Amino acid sequence: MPKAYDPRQVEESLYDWWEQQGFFRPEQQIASGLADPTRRPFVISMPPPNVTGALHLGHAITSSIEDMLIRYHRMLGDPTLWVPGTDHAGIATQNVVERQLDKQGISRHDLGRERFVEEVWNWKAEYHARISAQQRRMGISCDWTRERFTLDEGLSRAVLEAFVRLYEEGLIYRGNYLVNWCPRCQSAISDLEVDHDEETGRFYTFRYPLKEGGFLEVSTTRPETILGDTAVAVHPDDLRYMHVVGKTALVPMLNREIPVIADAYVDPAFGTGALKVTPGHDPNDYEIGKRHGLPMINIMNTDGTLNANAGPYAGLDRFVARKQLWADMQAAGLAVGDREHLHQVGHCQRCGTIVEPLLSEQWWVKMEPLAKPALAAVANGDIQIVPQRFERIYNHWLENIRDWCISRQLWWGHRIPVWYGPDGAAFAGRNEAEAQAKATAHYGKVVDLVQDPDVLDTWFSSGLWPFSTLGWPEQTPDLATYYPTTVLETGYDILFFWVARMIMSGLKFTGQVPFSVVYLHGLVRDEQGRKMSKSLANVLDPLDLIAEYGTDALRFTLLTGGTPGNDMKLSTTRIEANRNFANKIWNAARFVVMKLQDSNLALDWSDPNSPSYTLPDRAALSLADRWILSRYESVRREVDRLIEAWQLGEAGRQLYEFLWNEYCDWYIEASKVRLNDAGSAEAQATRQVLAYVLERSLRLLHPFMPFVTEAIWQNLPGLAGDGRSIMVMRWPTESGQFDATAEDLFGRIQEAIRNIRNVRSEYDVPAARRIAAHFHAGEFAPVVTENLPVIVMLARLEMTAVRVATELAAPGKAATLAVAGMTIYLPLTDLIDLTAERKRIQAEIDNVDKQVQRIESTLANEGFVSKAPAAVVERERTKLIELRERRAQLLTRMADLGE
RNA sequence: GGGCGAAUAGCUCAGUUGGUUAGAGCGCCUCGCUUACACCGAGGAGGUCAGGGGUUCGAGUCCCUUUUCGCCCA
Repeated sequence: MPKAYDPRQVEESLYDWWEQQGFFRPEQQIASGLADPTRRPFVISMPPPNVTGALHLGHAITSSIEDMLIRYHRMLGDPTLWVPGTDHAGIATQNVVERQLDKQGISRHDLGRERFVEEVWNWKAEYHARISAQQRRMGISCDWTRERFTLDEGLSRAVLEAFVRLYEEGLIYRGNYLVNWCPRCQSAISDLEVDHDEETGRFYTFRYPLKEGGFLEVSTTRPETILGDTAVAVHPDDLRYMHVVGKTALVPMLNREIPVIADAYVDPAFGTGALKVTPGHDPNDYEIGKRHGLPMINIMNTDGTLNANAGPYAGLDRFVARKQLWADMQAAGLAVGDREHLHQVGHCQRCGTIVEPLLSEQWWVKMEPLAKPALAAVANGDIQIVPQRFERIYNHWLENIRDWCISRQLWWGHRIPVWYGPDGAAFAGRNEAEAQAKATAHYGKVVDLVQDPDVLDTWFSSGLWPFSTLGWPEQTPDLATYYPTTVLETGYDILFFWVARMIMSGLKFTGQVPFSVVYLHGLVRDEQGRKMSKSLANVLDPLDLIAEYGTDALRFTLLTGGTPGNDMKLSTTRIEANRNFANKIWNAARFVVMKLQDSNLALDWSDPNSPSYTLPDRAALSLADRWILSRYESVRREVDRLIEAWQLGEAGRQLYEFLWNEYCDWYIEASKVRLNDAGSAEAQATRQVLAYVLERSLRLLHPFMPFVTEAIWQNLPGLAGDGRSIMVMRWPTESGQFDATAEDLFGRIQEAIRNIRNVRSEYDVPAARRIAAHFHAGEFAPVVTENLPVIVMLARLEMTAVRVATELAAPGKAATLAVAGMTIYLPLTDLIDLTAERKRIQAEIDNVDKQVQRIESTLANEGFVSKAPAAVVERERTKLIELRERRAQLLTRMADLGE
């Protein structure tokens, strides 16, 4: 094994090997005997990345968490399936390709629909290849043989089926309503695809002339929509305006007559208390318009320029028209003034263009009947959302859900499966023949049909993902075996877009919840907490980080760097620390492997697929052995508990601490003593423990750091070979090695060593100097004696100058330690200054006094003794006894030292 | 306007049934003999757990409230 772990040397070839071995496939897991086919499979549908571009850290965190869960369950012996795939991402992908063509001065209209779509397929091919290469570099163990794309034939069939079923049930309808229109994308978009950003705009106040004479002052942020006004509204109880209700106002510049109406929607306290009503270009006004039967005037073209309804302003862009109209109104004396104003402005999520509310004929899904069962599924526990607080957000959205506009005026996507007859009647079908049959039945003869030119919202197809990827609507064996899936893991930002819709469509089309757990992770932000974005140029490419630190370091950082549902600021120092961790384990393993050479460890083959090292008889174990075995078992239990409780990061952190601070810093160091005599039984027992704990810990760590654990495992004598891999070894179970006494006693040894080191440092004892020590060890004398070689080595003592006894006379000039239930004297005669030593001990006494007082008052508290759990009270009592003992020892020493 | 989250060491963050003297990484200071590792080891400094109030024998943790920041929904 090389001296430093170099991820670049091992990662890619290990991945290729895993994939070739078929470890990612449930069939192979069952065939090899790892998975039990009678157990319920563990299944994740991977959130399909958009084929718009390269993957970012959001995908990396998704990969890390899901692969961790998948590897864990695979080792548990569940048949484990992770279905990968990509999303055609309609509007987003069409946009990037359009932008690319733009650079060459080509518009999609130059190419025509067919050739443009061909271009997008080329783009898809290129980026799909790039994306799956990136995912492979992340080490993800998904079943690539089951990979899907939302525009695949099978998935397209699912889309047709879903559409036609909803249509036939009357849950899909067509209608001319106000939609969010993106003038740049030239398409309708759903409510969710509009980002509302706070912006500083202007608040314009002007005079609305009344036909009967006089005027009303009205304010607006969008003067150009005046041209589409069909009423002026005031609050019915507003005394200021009661007299004008029912009168007629004249639209500025157009002189169109509109009524002054009363509607309770108007907030009398806002602006002038009078509201211009533009039902064709504002959602709230639209509602008012419906209530009052107002005409709805559309003043805009689909590209954001004004149309003939805008009279003299026809042809102007909406923002140019705004300026022009306002200037004209100023000239006409109608403008009162304008001021700065902070307000929310809707932007297209994909291109940032300001969205225009526009009347348009679109296809819609009636959501309420779908939302009800989705709410129930979470309420009754069929689906668990982690972290739970997102349940409220989910509920709130579904309880207030609005119909979903699903048609998009794009070319890239699933064509809407609706054909129109000569009179515009619509016929939905799974194919043209089916629609034709319906049309023929309807008209009583064969007629020419024209298919709707639009495509479906990309989320319509991804909403079917958990079952469409498994073959639905066909009743395939995969669907029968692996559906419903187990966990849906994704970022909380697509809870509505995707998760809620999958739940609704899963329940609707399969009658089952599509997954039983929703695990939501937070967003990865840059070091300043900003969202990563191309325009800020703060995007970190996972591949760059992997090249620099290795995949495991990145994965471990993403897994342990935060908590579920909370955003994470990614810092490279943290990745670096985790790279160091990988190197640390590598070197620990290197040490163990070196010590294992020629030692021929026995293996336990009781599970023929999962060999493991055996332990020596209990009697052959040293205290340090029993301690590390017990610590291992404690951590193993804790890791299990934490993973089951979805505290994946905490589980990883526990393993980090255990391996570095306990296994490396204490156990390996202590083991060196017993390894000295390589041929001894002690050395052999130590090697067994070293190997046992290392190998089991690697298994626990494997889901978090798959590469380094595998790279090490392949170097461990006796285990690898015959195509065995740590990733298909059994997850460790109860070892029976928990030993509270060993933890307590070795803890005392550690405390003694730490305190001696501390005194050495305080007295500036050169590191090279070995010192004398007298252990007045009381009941612990046998333990100290037994472990003296370890103490001598780790505290750098001079063996011939060490004395251990139940009782010992105190040396005259010595530093004194009352720790771990004993008194330790360090006779540093040349270095000790008695005044300083007295001061040191006094400080110690003060410290102990403080604690004694605290515990005494706690125990004197009647409430504590009667109400606190017995174990807690007992612990405090024990602690008090030890502290009092320490105090007595220190006081005796003070008396000895005089003054 | 409604809701949610965050606020803990200089920085980035853990701390999940309330129970030791609140932890880690990085940074900082001192030292570094050696049987894996300088991507290292040993020792150390550094915190009024945002402020206030409450519940409790006991609060970083539960409740109320205020402030600041961020997000979602309208």
